[in-house]
Amino acid sequence: MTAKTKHNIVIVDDHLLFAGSLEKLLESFGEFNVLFHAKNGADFQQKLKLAKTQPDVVLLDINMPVMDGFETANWLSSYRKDIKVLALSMDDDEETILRMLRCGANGYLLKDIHPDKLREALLEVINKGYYHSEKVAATLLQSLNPTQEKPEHRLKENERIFISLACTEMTYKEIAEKMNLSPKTIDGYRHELFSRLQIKNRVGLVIYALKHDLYRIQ
Amino acid sequence: MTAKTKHNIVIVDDHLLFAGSLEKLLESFGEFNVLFHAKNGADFQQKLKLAKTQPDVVLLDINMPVMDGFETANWLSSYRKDIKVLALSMDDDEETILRMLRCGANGYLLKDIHPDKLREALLEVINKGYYHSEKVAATLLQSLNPTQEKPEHRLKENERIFISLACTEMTYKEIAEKMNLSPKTIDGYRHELFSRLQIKNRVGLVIYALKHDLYRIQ
DNA sequence: AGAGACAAGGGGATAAACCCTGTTCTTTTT
DNA sequence: AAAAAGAACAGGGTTTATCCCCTTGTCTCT
Repeated sequence: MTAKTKHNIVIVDDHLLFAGSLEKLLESFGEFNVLFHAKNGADFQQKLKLAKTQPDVVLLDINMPVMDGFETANWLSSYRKDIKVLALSMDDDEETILRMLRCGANGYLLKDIHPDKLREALLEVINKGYYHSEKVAATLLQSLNPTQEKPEHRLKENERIFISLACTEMTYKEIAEKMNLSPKTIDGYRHELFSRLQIKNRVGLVIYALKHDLYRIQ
Repeated sequence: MTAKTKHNIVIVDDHLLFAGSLEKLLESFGEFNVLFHAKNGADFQQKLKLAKTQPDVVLLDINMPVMDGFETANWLSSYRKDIKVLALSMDDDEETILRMLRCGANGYLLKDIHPDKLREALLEVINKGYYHSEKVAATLLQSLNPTQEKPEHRLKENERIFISLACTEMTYKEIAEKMNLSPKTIDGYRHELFSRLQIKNRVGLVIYALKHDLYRIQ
């Protein structure tokens, strides 16, 4: 197989070591060519616009700083529909998978799969346009693709700030002071978020924040 | 370089894709030989005992199910002091680094480093016995190596169970019911943990749990 | 017999959670 | 241009949960 007929891949992952290793793995398969790496969505946008050759598939990590996988997939699916997105993540929960597919990803791969599965997934995404693992039914993909992210989960800036502060040991009173708002306003934020996100208490809010990467441990 | 003179490496990581990719990267360096993979500490223990050839270095992931990197390093440092441990993690916080070094790791690598750094780190661990990155001073390593894990952070089984339940939306009363204990006993657990782990409230406990992988999102 | 752990209790202060009401604003409708 | 609707912010009051004292009984171990 000559370089011309090889499939062009781009890797977007903030872990350089993983990205570099993955490139070696892809090379070892013999039928893929890695065009470039990017360390987040914003970096990818820049490099893609400057690139002479366009990729066939983007291997996209979900958890990244600056611009995460969800945003990046959302952007790419409106920017160039022909470039396929294969999401890479350690999360196997339905919510994350669905969210990624809603953002326009053509496939979803867990990082704990066997390397051979990656080759299989890449070829299937290139040939069929999507990859359905055991976990993700193709029908599910069809029905959810048009709809974008849940509107009730769209957060305002102050809500994001409040949520991340709620993930600390601060009391609501202290959070109110920090945000220069009345404790009663914070009480309103809390109540509003509890009902919108369907959670029952502050622990639920912390878990939600961590699930959706609104707060990061350490 | 013949196979005999190559350095033997073992990769312990629950992400098969990463482990497999990493192997290709190590092979591409030409001076390393990957003996086997393990998907967690327990798996590693088994395979190590059965292995004909002993590794020079173990590349050890920290976040793993069943038996994590801390436990594994702790075990290996008492089982075979001559096998070097190079910890691999995405966490760059001091607490995690120090904890890992206290558990007997000979070096600590972040997953977002450049692949060439891995080669450098491996060779240094093999030749010098340790690897000091920019973040970890060699002196720090020296002073902390003999001491094992903080005894006050060693948790009893019921404490672990309580902590993971405290990461849900359950009230303490509900947790007490689930554990077949009086709410007052739970109150005792809570108070004891707050002072031992130096945290102020339930959110602090949730954050601690997530930091130390006592509870996993999703 | 005393030390140390574990489980459980009483009582009380503070924080969290849930009501419902009211004031400014801006935006939308008529 | 006036009226209606919808936000963001803030208040009063109440219940429940959390958090923090300090004390007691019951085991086990040495």
